[in-house]
Amino acid sequence: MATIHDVARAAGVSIATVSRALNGGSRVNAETRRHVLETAATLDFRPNHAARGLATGKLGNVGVLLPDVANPFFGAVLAGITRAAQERGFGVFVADSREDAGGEPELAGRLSQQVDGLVLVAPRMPDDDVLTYSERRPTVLVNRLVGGVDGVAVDAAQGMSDLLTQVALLGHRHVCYLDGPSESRAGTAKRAGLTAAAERHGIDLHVEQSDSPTFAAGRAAAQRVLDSGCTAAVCFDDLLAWGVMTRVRELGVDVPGRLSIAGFDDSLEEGMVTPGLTTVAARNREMGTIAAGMLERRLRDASLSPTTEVLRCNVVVRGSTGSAPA
Amino acid sequence: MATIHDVARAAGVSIATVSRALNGGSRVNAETRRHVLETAATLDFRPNHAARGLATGKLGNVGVLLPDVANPFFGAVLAGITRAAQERGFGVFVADSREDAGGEPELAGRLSQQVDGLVLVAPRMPDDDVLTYSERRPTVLVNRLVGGVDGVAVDAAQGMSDLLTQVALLGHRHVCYLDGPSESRAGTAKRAGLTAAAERHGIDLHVEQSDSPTFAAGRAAAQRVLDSGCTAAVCFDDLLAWGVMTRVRELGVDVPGRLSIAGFDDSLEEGMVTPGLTTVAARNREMGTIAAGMLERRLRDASLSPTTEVLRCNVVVRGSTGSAPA
DNA sequence: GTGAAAGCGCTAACAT
DNA sequence: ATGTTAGCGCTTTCAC
Repeated sequence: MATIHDVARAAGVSIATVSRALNGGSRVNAETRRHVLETAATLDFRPNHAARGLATGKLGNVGVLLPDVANPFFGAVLAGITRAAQERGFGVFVADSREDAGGEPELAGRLSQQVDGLVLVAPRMPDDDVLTYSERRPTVLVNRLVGGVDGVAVDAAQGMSDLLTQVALLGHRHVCYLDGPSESRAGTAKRAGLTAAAERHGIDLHVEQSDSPTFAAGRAAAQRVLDSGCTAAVCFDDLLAWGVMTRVRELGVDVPGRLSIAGFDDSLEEGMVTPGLTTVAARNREMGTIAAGMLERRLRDASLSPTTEVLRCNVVVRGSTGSAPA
Repeated sequence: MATIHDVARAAGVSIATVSRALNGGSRVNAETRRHVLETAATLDFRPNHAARGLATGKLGNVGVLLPDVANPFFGAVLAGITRAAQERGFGVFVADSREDAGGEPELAGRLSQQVDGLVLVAPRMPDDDVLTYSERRPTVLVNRLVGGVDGVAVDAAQGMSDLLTQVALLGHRHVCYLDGPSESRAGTAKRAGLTAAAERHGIDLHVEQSDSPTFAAGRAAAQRVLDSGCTAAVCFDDLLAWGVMTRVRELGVDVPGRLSIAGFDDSLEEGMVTPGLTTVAARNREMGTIAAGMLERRLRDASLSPTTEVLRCNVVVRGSTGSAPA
């Protein structure tokens, strides 16, 4: 692979001139510059990123730490980050903690060696660790907020609150909330939003726990939801709701006639399930895009005061919710 | 951030000794080494990856180029790669081409600056380009094979062939194949397997095109599938099959009574759709894992002759296929 | 077994 | 406008 020296020799100039021509182009004769660029092109020269990083202290890369790339939720966030970063000329490093918060410190440490900044999508990481990393490198948090650190999150409390308001308007008085993993920060916000709204509307909110936010877990919890005697079930996420809905219908329960069901995320396309699932649109990809933008701003100006963005999320009403049975 | 110099000073040795202690540990007094390691730990020293890369010519990173991180299919592949690479101590660089083959050269070029090897998940990239990149950097291909380049792929032809055999055993004589995007290499293999099996079993195979492998496209194509007069429909992937199934059932068509439907990938969990979708299990994550392993082997020994691995895939029979109507 | 010193490819003063 | 040179943090001969 050609180096800057090869180009310099071939073009008959010094490496400094090559460097200038390649970069801004300031303080170089236009003609010289043209010539250098041309030579570089014919030699198929590509600046060595590592070397440039060493010299400038800027790697031109951002790192993303997340629990599971294969999970569509995180996949969408990653897509948002990656595309936005690429457009701004940044490379993207990804580390997958396999949903194991214990491995995160190690991964984050290795990541930070190669990047200028970090995007943390780590719902289960302790706040202290978040602070530690954010001191080492410019950091932005996704779907969670910690004081003093840049972050973007969906307002899950507001989303759930609005959702429950909808449900209340339909006349439901006994609502079951099927929660996700208890350590998740998102779960806390969702519960808070629901509790507040339940109080406001005089709703009796019954909480059931599920160990993981999956379709299978939803199926498994369906009977418990029915047994609660509630007329509506709100679930931690769409997969869980999907599972509940599938199972209760198998049991001959009319949805929404006898049980209304709602989820969170809006990850199911129109028509994928019948009736369509009422849910809250979570804007994952957008969070990724915004996070990348925030990180870039911070990298350009470290003195910025911490920014935080909370995205409103909208309730999407479909056929799985209806009036409470008389 | 502590550098090797800081550690050397703190430990009272030279940077050379620190370097030796940190790496193999050969030619260092055991006691000295212990001491150095300890000081390094207390200083929270992390070797600068870029600097090490410059000095050794090895970056310790692999690059992954794929069309869309948010697509569950590629997400699974990426998860496989990432986890395997991480375990081997490699960092993972990802580039997302947004399903735009035109942008791939640029991305691949930038990628290759920072990585020791490349994993290409690029179904639409021309063979010539694949060869170009593979000459620049050790490369392994996922879900596609090009002569002389390492690669791992699912035997889509075999999978589809087995699937069609199943369908033939159920008595179907007129089968419609709903294809995916025409440029996809995977599509070619699938078609080949189907055509061969159709001939073997004396089946009349009718091909319909769909522009994208999505749920919505499946719905849109449903009417055409019905109009073909076939008693069974095999689809390019599960999403497409799901779309077709949903739509035809809305139209009052009995599945599998009047129309049997099958997909490819096995991306839907048991119970997610009713009836369960007959499909072919595609082993995406496994491809990723294998790809990472191949790449590491190649990086260790460039003289290896090109390796290729083709994974058999199994038909998963569920309720969406049944005997042909009399 | 350990240290001194020469780079790896590049940028950024500083000269000219 | 261009060339010279000193590093960036690390590995790796080569002496000692």
